[in-house]
Amino acid sequence: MVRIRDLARQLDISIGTVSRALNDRADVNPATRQRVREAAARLGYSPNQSARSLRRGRTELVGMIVPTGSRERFIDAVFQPVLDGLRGRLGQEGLDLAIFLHGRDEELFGSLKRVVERGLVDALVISNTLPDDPRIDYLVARGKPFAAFGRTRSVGDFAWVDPDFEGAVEQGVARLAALGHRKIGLLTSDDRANFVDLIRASHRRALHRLKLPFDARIDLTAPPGEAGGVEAVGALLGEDRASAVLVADPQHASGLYTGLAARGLKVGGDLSIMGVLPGPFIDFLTPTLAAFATDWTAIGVTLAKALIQALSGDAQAQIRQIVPVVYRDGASVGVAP
Amino acid sequence: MVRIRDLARQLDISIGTVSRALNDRADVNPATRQRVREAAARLGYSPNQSARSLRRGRTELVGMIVPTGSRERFIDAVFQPVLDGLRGRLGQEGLDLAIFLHGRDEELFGSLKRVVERGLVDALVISNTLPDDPRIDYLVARGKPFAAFGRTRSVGDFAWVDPDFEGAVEQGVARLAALGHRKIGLLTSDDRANFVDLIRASHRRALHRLKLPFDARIDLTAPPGEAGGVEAVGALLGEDRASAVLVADPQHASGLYTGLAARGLKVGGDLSIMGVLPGPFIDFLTPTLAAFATDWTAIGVTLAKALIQALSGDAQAQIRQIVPVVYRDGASVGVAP
DNA sequence: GATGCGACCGTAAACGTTTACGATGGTCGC
DNA sequence: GCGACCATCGTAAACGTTTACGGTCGCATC
Repeated sequence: MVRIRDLARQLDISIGTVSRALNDRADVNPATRQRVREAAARLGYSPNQSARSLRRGRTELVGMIVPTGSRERFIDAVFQPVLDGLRGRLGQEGLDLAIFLHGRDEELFGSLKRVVERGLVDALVISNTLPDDPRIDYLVARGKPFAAFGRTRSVGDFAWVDPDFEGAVEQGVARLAALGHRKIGLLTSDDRANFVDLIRASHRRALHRLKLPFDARIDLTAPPGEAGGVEAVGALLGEDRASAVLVADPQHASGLYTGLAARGLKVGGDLSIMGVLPGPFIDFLTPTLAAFATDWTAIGVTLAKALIQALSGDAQAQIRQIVPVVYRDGASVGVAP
Repeated sequence: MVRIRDLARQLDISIGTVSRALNDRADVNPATRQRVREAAARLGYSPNQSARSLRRGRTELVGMIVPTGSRERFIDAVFQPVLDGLRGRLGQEGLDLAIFLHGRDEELFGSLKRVVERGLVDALVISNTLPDDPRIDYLVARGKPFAAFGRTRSVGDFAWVDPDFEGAVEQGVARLAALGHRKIGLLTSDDRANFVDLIRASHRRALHRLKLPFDARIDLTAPPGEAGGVEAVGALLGEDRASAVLVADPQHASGLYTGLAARGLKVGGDLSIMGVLPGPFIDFLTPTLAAFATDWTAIGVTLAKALIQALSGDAQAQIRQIVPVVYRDGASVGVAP
């Protein structure tokens, strides 16, 4: 490992000057700066991050803690482009994005506290926000800069970005109603996430506005994963059954497909299915799933902007953005039978 | 931020003792240790990672650099369980796993060098190994501990883990041959990755062993992604056409499905399709894709073990493991027409 | 009671940077 | 020829830990 001291000795110059030269500070001779740059490149020197962080009090690292596990696949669905947008924008600012994984066994909150307290990162992105999220309270109390991918009930003084779930649900219900559907169900996963609450409330509101019937039997909940979707078919096909259903979890849609097929029923005919959230594999469903899409990359970029703002101390104009969704038609919806 | 100094002052004790107490060193009074522990918990103290790393010369962090981008989806397919196994085993050793993303625009090698030279991590996992991989030469030359997910042509002195691609291809060819197929094609993506070479060589070898005809027209290559699969249908259905095809890229399989459907042909009837690598979304294909599976989590665990060995300086018994694959039948293969 | 020993703790150096501050030398204006 | 000023650089402190080393104290041993 080549240190700044080696570089200084090699050039017969003080380490202070070397440091200033490499950090583009003003009071250093252009010729010297050039020599230092060349020597650094030649010897393959880069400053030790630990030492630099210790001295400067910042790590130039933005952290994100994502759940993992063989079953959890959340990172595929939407995270990939979000992360890409985030990374790209942060990179422009000289910040790196580090992702820390945490297993289902450990508690998410503990991992987060550890990362924060050890000073591993300058700022954080949190996702899968809960209606009342202890992480947010903690970060706010500690004054640690962060941005949330998802809203919470308690709207504190922090930046967040979230897709327009309400708009998607309302538009979805309206579209289905226009096709003649009157019993429009909703299938959500029994997740504590905030967006599930949002979707359920929007569903109820949309039905009410269109004077469509609502009862608890069409506001369905199932465990996450494809199995949950299969299981939900029974409930959907009870008496006085729904003719259309909005699905929050993309994997549920797949389950519904198989569940219906097992009973010899037709997707888009016997039951219209519309996705609220897009997943990557919905492209592989036949018939194609009608669903809403949004610009995940832009969400990542916005999150990055919020973080940069927070890190520069610009707390006056917190970014709080609801990102629009657009409808993508598919053969999984049809006119009411 | 509460520092060790605050803790020492609070307890009226020297910082050296506090540090020893928290690091479970021998020469500290059990009663004192207890007091320190309690005070640390009460004040929410954890040692600053930068300072500790600087002093100790290690960061307790294992890094992995994965490509990202809106199109790249490699992280879904197999990475998730691998990462999970890796993280779990590393955690037992007190090591954290940090994932750094790098865009397609930047060069992977540069990102890696930056991470290594800045001393961000103690060890690395590299994946998507190329036949001749500059990263490996670099890491070996620098003496930086690492483990590779994937083999390379130049078998240097480093640990690696890789699924048994050869076994999968040979078994796949044999199974297809047993169903009466004589023209058994192969579709790979035009990727420079090492496993593509392995698969292509195995394919040729397996055909030769079974005295089945081989020519360049059934050793097909297409750009990655579903579109590549669609595109490949034309080549597969030329004169003297193949009746079965092995597919290395799971997304290609999906493309073949749609390509065949567009021509009114039947998967498993007109063309048998067998996957070499599993992808997460192959569950959503109909008919179900016959493919090989392997224990990705175990691969992650093995990688972790290799790293732990490397970090402890145990270089005598490098882990080099080919992980077996098992066949999962599916309706995408049938008897030869 | 001197000696030795072990348990426990304090002191201070070190890790590699950054940066405030002061020193040096040269140039310019008068 | 002298003071002022500027450009450039060196010096040294500081960031928060860990840890080698030595010191103190109490106790047992002779």
